[in-house]
Amino acid sequence: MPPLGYALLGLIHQQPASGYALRKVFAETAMGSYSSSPGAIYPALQRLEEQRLVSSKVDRSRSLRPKKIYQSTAQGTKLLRGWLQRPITSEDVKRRLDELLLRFAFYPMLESTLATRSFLESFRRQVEDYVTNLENQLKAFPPEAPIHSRLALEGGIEQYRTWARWARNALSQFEEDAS
Amino acid sequence: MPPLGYALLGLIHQQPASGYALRKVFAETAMGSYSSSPGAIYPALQRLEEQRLVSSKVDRSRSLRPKKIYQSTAQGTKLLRGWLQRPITSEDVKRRLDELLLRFAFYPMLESTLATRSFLESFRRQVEDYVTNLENQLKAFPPEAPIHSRLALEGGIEQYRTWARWARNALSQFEEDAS
DNA sequence: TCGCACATGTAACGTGTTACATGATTCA
DNA sequence: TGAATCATGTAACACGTTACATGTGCGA
Repeated sequence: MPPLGYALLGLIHQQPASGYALRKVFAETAMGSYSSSPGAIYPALQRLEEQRLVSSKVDRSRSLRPKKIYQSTAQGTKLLRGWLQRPITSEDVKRRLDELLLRFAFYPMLESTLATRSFLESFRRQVEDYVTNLENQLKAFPPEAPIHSRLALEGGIEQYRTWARWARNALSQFEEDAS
Repeated sequence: MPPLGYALLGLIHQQPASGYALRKVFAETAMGSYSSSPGAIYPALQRLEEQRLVSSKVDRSRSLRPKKIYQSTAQGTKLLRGWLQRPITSEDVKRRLDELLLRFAFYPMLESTLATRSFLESFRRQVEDYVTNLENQLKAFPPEAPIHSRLALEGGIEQYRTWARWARNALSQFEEDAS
């Protein structure tokens, strides 16, 4: 399943919705890293339905303009849970950070503070490892290298440091108040 | 041209290289957001060559193991320059930040501090606008919304703030020492 | 009645992914 | 001699992009 599939599945699980409503979410909110084009959304929804991960019913309550409302099935919910709890790999951190954040945003459905904490701890560890990796690359930079590449790399490092900080802060909000 | 094409073109312009060498760059450095798989690289290089953006010659210096070395053509260089100087759109900032940083890393070929400064100023402005946009989304969050979504959004905002800070800092390094 | 927002779709196309395939060179 | 690295490619497949297509409902 491509990321868009999970994004749709997650949103539909939160609340049944039409293709048009889902398009608006991608077009108007911070979830804009996923495509809102009809050529992406409608075929993706059809695939989800073929795989029985969602079901649809046509709504004609408002006049005869048909509107297909999707809701997630037991199978879809199960798949979503599995996706949320996948181990976080270094590849995820390197190339799919946005997908990790999408996963995190859907974590409430697991209703488990423990699961959230595991995610954030693993995320923080992987991000910190990658920061170390990038710092070594920076050290290995020849002094005559163009300053632009160096700056770009430094910017990347700052981003990951910011994510690590974010994870530590988020973690503190899910800490058990163990006395 | 897809981003991978520009990434290859930019690297080849910096220094003639073989497909294998380019794959290693993507596999081993912070440019890892681009695919290093042979099924992506080799067809992409063939396309660049068909379009006369690069030329290749076979190197047999080390034994008879053939090695195709690519170098950029005048046409390729021209296309690259055009790409580097494209106006930065809000869509770039929203969905293609990594491509913007790739562009910045190739800016030395323009040999113009002015061009670098324009890029960074435009970048900073667009990023700051987007931060404002995201902050408004955060304000519009209903209080009963799950804390996870809120945290994910806050993390995104922090990222963009970090980029704005980065741009301001980078800019200071390219400031004219006007007296 | 004009245009905009609502609402869903299809078709052609290009590209990345995954898996497969081949062979030379170097070093233990 | 066997494994790892160097080195280049192809084929099937799935997916997103872009452009096109169609029609309703509502407010100015």
